[in-house]
Amino acid sequence: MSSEPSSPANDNPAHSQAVRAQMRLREMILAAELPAGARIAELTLVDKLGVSRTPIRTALMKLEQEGLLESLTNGGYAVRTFTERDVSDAIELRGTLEGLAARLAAERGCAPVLLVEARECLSKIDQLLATGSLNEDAFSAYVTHNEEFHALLGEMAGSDVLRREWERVIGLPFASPSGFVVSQAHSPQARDMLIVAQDQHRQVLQAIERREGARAEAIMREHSCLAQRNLSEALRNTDFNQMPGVRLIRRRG
Amino acid sequence: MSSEPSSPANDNPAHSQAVRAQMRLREMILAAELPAGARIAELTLVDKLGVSRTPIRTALMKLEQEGLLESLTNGGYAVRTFTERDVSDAIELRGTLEGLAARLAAERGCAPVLLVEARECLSKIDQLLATGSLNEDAFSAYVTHNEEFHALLGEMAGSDVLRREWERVIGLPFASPSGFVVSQAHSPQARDMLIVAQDQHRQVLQAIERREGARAEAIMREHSCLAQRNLSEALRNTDFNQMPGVRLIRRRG
DNA sequence: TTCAGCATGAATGTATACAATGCGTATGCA
DNA sequence: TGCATACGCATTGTATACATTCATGCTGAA
Repeated sequence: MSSEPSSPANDNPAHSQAVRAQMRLREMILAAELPAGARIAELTLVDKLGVSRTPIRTALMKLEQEGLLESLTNGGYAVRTFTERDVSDAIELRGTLEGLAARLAAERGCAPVLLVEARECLSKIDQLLATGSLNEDAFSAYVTHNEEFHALLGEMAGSDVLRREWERVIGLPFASPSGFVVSQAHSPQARDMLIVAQDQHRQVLQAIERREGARAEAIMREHSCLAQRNLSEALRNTDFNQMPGVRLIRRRG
Repeated sequence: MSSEPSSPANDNPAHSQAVRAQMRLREMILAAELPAGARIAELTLVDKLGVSRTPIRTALMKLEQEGLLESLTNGGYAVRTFTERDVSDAIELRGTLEGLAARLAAERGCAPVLLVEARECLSKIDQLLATGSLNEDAFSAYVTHNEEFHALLGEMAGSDVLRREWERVIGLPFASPSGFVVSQAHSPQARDMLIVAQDQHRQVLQAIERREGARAEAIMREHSCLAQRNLSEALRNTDFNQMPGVRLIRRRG
């Protein structure tokens, strides 16, 4: 949190070589430093990363599991590419899983402490939105709190199995709850969309408290449709390249 | 298919050492040969499997990804255990994903050839059920065709992202479409349950053809409730131990 | 000119030696 | 007797040498 460079803890000795290699590779992929679709040879990474093949192999396997790499039939990996439809499906999938989480939380009831935390989280977002226009820092804070709220939702269901899969799905950069929010940060309607999203946050929490499972589920599904709208907007935006990972999306037409 | 022992292609030279180790370990875990919750040391596996640590490490990582192992904080792995609730959640999750797949297939329309294949698959199941009582072979055939139908459903959605996650979820042995069917094979009501399941198969296919997305989704969700019933029945059954993997379920009371 | 076959290389798969870390135990001191 | 520290063992993390496989390109003959 103090003297770290832009990249988070890339050479933090607290992590193993394998983990550091994984983080550095992830960044290189998202920054299109490793071009989308290109085959990745282990030996070239030995030079680039300065570690031996063993931790690199570990990192490559983890990144395949994460979904950023695909394993080729005769060994080796390639940077995975996504169609616009793939991204849309991933968002739909996230919405479905979050809908399930919200419904389970409502049906089974969730720990009161989580509800308190969630309300506090939403209050912070309210404060950010109250200022009218949002600067860079405010948007960054919004993203943080937004992801925190979604994570709390995952905990409310109280299901490790569900949370595990949810975390896997949002591992894809554009499927994360705040995936396309940032790219829309400065458009005129940006704040209004956040207002709508925040209302959905409030309503899903209310539905969970009232044990209205079906309603909670429906809200989270609709909530993900906002991300769908942001997606199509972002892909048509000229400066969409700013977002990490968009280079992985094959655009046609 | 010819001279293989009971275990499928364990030492098939077509596979790499890592894959073979993964398959053998999976069997050992499901057979409770490696006790649930126990820590697994790499070196002990070197002796047991007769391969070096490298492919064993690969296999362990894959099995963690599969969900059969959990990684410990200070390195190493342990055989994962599941609560009854975990299993229930996994089934619920599968039902949700299959519901999503069915809805997408209905909304987007699916390739006619898949519908044909699905109908043929259901016809085969009909023939099996028509005989009245089912012997071992018939049950085995049922399981095969049942899984084939569910796999076709995944294809109908035409989403690689969705299929990928679905395959991951059914990787857990008890979350698979035929998870608890076998254990109920010889109970009096067994065939009746299969009749009900088959009717749901028919109806979801009809809903997809008619583009009735909401109905298709609802049917697949209800369909997974059959598995839920089989689960609670199986866990209370005396000979539940016959099923591979049930030893991983922590039972209380 | 074209096709077949072999050779050569580069890549991944495997084994193993070595490093480092963490835990348990035992011993010594208070 | 209790706690703390230090030592040793066990286990995982890393590096690297070797094996193997696949692809590419060349050469030869038809």
